[in-house]
Amino acid sequence: MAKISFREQVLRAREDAILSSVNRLLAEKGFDVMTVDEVAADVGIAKASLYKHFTSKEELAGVAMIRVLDRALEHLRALQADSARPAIEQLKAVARWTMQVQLAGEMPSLPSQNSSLRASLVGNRDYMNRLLEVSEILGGWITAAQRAGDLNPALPPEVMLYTLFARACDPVLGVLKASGQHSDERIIEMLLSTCFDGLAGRPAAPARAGEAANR
Amino acid sequence: MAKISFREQVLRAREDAILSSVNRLLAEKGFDVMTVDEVAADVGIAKASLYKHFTSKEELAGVAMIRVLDRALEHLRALQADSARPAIEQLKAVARWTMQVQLAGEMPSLPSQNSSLRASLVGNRDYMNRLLEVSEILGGWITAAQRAGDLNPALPPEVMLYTLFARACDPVLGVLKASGQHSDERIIEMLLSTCFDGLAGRPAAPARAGEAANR
DNA sequence: GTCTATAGCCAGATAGAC
DNA sequence: GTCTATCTGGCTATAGAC
Repeated sequence: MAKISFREQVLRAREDAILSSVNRLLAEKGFDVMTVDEVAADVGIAKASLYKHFTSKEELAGVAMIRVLDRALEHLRALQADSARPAIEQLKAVARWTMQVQLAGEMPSLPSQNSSLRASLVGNRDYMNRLLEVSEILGGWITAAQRAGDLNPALPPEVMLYTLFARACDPVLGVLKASGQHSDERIIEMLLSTCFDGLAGRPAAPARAGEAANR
Repeated sequence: MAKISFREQVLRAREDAILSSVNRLLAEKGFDVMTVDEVAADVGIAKASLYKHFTSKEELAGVAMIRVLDRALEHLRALQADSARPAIEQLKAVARWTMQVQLAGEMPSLPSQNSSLRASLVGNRDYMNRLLEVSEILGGWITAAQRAGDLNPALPPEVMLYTLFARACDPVLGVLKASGQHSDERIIEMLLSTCFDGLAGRPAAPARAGEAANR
């Protein structure tokens, strides 16, 4: 029994290595450009071996996307534990975290409207359930922040939700990183500012001057 | 001579039809997913005929992208003619226009960092010159708006420039359009609001209440 | 479960008749 | 310049030995 458990551990470790490679390649090139040969080469195994673990390229990407959502949920639940923080701060913390993940090269880009990946994901219950769960947690914070006057009450919550998802994959991050002009922290603070306070940059609390815009 | 001119007109018309198809397909599926067969089928000619007009898929897309930039430049120059408008209004007008183009299904998505299209575009002088020209016009308005206090002076102008480019291809637009919950005009106004005033939605002029956020 | 080798398919690009 | 037919290469996925 111990031997089987050990073998299973090795198996898990290999699958985890595969998923890490897939995750990185999905972030770097996207599903359509990424090839299974690249994944195999990156992991250091033969392509045929990959297909013993996963039945298709779509499933491979799907499991990697699920793992990303699981990490997001883990982060969200850790934030939820600190229930004293105002909702707007929770949302900013989430946005900051997604940007950090993207700067680390581990945030897959949103599956474009027409990608073959999208069709397979919407039919993937494990994926959709997690996506729904993430959306519900964020949605709760969004409406709470609206009630508190920290988010624009004139905007439908879904619009804010979609915007937060989109900013997690914002190409501006990659361009700024590639320009090499700013530190990772500065990039994140600037994009957080444009996301929540806009290009106009009116600080969130009108009474106290210049806090959110230029830290 | 008249006959040659007529033939040239037909040629131009055909090439324009090709570019329109490419433009639409680039917006719909992106460069990597779009196939030359699709383009040929959409135009209604044989694939080999396409290659009499253009030497490669990359060139095909490049010429289509140049046409998009030419249209943008045309719009920008029309705006410049109205020099009385404050810079911030010029920028909002541009952003509104790019969103209209995107809703019309005619805005190609930004070539992703790794696409084979990107490499060919950076080596395309006709494309890069136009991109530079667009950037300079927008850059002038951005710094003017910063001096006028209408844009956050703490943000580098390039960050604003990249953000405006990214918002022209913002996937949030497509998602909202697909949801069918809002009119095109409402979608554009909401995204303009989140772009310039952020999710917090503090109006641009603190003294006059609720003007930009919820018109 | 790992490998090498290959099937099967579809893409971009070309040949050659008209 | 347009077409049909084809080449060439790269991709997903599988066969079959070990």
